Amino acid sequence: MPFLYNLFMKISKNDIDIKQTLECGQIFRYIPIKGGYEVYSLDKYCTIKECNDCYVLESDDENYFYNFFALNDDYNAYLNTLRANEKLKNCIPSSPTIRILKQDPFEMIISFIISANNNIPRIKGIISRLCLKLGVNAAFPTVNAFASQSVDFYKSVGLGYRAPYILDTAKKIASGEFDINYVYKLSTEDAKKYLMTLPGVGPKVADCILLFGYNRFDVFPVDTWVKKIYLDLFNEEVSPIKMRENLLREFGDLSGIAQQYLFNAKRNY
DNA sequence: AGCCAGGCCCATT
DNA sequence: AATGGGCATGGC
Repeated sequence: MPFLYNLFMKISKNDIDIKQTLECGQIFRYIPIKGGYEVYSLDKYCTIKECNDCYVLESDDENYFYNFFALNDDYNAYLNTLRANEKLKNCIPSSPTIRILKQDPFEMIISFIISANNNIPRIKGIISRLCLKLGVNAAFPTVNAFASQSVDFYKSVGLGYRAPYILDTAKKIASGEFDINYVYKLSTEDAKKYLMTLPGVGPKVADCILLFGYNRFDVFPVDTWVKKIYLDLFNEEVSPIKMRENLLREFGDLSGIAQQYLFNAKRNY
């Protein structure tokens, strides 16, 4: 067991609420521990614990997690803009609480294919088993590790009818037929269409991948929770497609952030 | 026991 | 373009 010099970093509680940021459904690889959380991303790991007026972040790659938690971004500016919106004013706090994490695109593609018509505790369990069985030191598995499995393997970890989606998507990426980096070059609209060529990726999952994996805020994932929220906000019954159009028009380039605050407010009542 | 979950695919219209 | 049924699994 090599000895590691633990580095640590203090983060102000005014800049982020770790509990809300981790528990709002954008990440599935975190574990509550005494006084904080363990957080995993790709092959990296940190602990983040609460102290009196701050959090203490410990990792062997603290710079990765400083960026991961989006602490370089000016969320006060985002919140000021959103706070001016009538429909949001009750959901926007006085200082940044939730931040959109900067996660890995491939990890998001796999994770949100799994998320479809599924519940969060079970999603976390499936992803955890995949990391334990396919990942090096329980890291998030590589594309090739995913692509070299069988449908039956994926069924054995609980993926059900999503098993072929995961395998076929991994194969498309591993073969180069789908280029994860090409997404960066596309407009959000074109990127969404491109992502939807992957098996198991529909409109909602594509929006989540763009929001959490590519940091595109001009998306609005419409899921079962948003469908409940929408009626409260607009007081009209429309199709999910119309919902997304209207929500994007309402919240513009900050839709993804608005969605996350709304999602969080609704789930916590 | 039965409903539901951060929906997608596919067949019909 | 838009709708509707079917779907594996297990948390609650």
